[in-house]
Amino acid sequence: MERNYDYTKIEKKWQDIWDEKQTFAAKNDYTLPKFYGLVEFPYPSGQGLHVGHPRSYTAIDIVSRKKRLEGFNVLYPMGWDAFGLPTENFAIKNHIHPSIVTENNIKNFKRQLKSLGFSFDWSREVNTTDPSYYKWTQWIFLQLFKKGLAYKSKMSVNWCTSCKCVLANEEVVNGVCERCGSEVIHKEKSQWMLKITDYAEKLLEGLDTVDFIDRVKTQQRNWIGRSYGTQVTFNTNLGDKFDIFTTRADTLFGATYMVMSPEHPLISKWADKITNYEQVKEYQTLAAKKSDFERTELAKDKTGVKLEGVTAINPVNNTEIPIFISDYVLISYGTGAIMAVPAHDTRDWDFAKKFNLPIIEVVAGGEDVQKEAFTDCQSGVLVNSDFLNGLSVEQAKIKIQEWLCEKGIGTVKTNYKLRDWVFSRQRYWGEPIPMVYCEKCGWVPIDESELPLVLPNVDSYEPTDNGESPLAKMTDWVNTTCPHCKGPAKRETDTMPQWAGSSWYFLRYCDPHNDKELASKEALEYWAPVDWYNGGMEHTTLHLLYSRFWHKFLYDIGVVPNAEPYSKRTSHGMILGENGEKMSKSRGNVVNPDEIVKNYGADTMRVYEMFIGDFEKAAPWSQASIKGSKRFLDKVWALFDILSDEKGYSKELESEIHRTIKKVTEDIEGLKMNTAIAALMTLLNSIQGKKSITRDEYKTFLILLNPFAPHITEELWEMCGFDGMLNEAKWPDFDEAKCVDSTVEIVVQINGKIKARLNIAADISAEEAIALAKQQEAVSKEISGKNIIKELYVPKKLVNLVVK
RNA sequence: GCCGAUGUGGUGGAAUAGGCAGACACAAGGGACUUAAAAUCCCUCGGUAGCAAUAUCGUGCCGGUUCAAGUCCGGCCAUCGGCACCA
Repeated sequence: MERNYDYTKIEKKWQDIWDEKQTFAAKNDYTLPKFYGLVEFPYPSGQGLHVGHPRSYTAIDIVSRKKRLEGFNVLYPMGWDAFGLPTENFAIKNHIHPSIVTENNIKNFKRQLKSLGFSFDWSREVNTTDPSYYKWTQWIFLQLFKKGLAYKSKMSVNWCTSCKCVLANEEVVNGVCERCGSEVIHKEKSQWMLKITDYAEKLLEGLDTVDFIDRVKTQQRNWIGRSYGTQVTFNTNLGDKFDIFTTRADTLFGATYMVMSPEHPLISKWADKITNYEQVKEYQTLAAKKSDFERTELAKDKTGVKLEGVTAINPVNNTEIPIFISDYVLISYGTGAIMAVPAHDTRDWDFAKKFNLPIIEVVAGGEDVQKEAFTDCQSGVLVNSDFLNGLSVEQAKIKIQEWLCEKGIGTVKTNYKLRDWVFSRQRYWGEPIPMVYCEKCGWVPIDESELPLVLPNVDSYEPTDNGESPLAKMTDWVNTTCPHCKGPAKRETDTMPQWAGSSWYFLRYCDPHNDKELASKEALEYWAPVDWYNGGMEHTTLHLLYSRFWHKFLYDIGVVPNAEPYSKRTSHGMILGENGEKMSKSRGNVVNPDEIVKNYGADTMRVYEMFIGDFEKAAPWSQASIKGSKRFLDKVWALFDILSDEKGYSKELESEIHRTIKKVTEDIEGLKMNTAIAALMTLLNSIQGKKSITRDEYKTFLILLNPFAPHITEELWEMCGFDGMLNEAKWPDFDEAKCVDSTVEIVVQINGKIKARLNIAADISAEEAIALAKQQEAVSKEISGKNIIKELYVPKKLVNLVVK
């Protein structure tokens, strides 16, 4: 027999068989126990598959293959998140319709995925750009609109200067566009918004009910940013009242000035009362011009203007205090105005120092507040605060809140950092928003029977400089009749963001060909929720949050049976280039999966990517290390040469086999693929040492390895003449009692230092073990004439004698 | 600044109800086979001292708890990721 197996031939052979037999199609038998494994469907880019994709896909493929062998009805689907800018930009450059570009890219991706032997159910493939799919994306939008959760609003939005398109807050990273890295500026635009803020509390609470890795939960919690505080009403010398939000109502006596955001509506109302209004207006203009980038870069230096002629009255002591405007107060958070307590807030302290404002200590316990703000709320006692004096911060918060509520000038309030989701994009390649504007009736949804509202063909996909979608030029399409009054009306020309289609795709997989509903009730009740979802950390506050929001909404309107879409969420680390840097064309460190499949085979690629390191951590690619995985599979292949006719497990291997079954079974569930493979390698080394393998030993080994290396194991299974196909076999059981050897080696320590090794029966008593240990020559020598203070026996591990 | 994570050989990484640090690999060195190379097989492989048995140090740094600390506690340092004037 050949030493090295012909992976190219074997892999093709089994991929064809799986395809032909529909081996991995999920069954519609809803009486079976189910497992729904999910990975993020890719954006089919022109570059093809990245070696990072298979890391996630292989891991859940392994879990799915194991679950099938354990008797589960498994749904492991794949599809295409195909709307998006790169395709559109490619189409513009090369004058090809985006749908054709998409089709070609999908073809290439599909070929690559198939070449890696993933057990996807291809009969359930979905494509977000298919009208029969986005019909339901549009349908969900209409339901959101009907429930008042989609609204159009003119507001200042993030605008990417290069994409010529608005961005959601989640898409702005460090003041630049998440996708292209270009500058993001603010622009007043009328945009469709989704009220994700209505779900802030539910999105937070839901996190307590799901099994997501902690860093995902923490990041979502931080992003939603809940804080409990008090809303307090301040009066002014003009009699106009305004509200502020504070989490430190206990420091109210220390408020020495107020700050409003430059965009605060009261400022224009006070135009003729403010004596330095020109100066104020100038500051407002300046603040508006700043990009996000400048705002964050210049964050340290506080600027502002005092409103001359208007003062606020502190309700606790009726003191008149000045009002400033400054861009360190944001209009979009809280009430857009704050009370400033420089003694106990660093930002207020900086501002007070710059403008020479009084700093009054109201919480004692820190250093001199003239030198530094004292912000600790754990220690410290209230001073200079009348009826709050002597209380702790926590006590004072409660007391002042009661006092304010009683006077009717304060309420308990919860605020969130989360903002509503800007949902329109001024681009072509996205789902049309199914809304019509009528002069008489306002925004009117199109009738559900008219869905899908198909994206029309246009001559040019170029984004326009005036900030309109390319669809705006299609007057035939734009001009329509109002569904309500039948009068003339215009269609919405913006499209949905890339995140729309992916916000519910996992539901479609349950029933992908249904043209009556997004998925049938029965299908959803059986398959939902997703049992295990693996994906990238970069989607934590984007796709993962958005899809939870949509799902919760669909739950509220009775479309889906569960409040949370995913039971379990894990995340893989990135695969870096050989030099430890992120893989990118410009760094020239990109590895093409096709090359690896060609030179080493899909099974080696799969094993290598799982063996590369801790699944959750980033790991650099190593061309040299792949050889180790290839060698391992070559050795597994070579075991066939030493296959005996014997059945059962041999005596010398029995306990090791049981241990390996246990280890692999548990490690797969814990995503510790690297140690599962290491355990298989160790077992292989033991088998090689024995120079023969029984049929049952080989059988068990092949089943355990099958999820990792499905092709070679199927081939060997067939060569051995085992029953049926390996993918129909049963996952082996292990016997806990057989996992331990009857004798074990323990170490004997004296004062914690190893002095001897000893083979003893595993179930020996402590007394016997210690007695045996003392008989060891190296030990008796050490303890003779000394006092034994303490004797310890840790079963199956060690004996430690403490002597003096 | 806040939140989270990480720090172990030449490299990727194992090992936490505290119990033999370095599993499993890669690379490197030596040997076998070969005309030769590749492949394969065998041996060595944390530092220092020693021919060796062995001794001694060693899991970012400093301290503590313990018979015993990579693991627990306190205090630092460094790196990475997220958020960032959120009141």
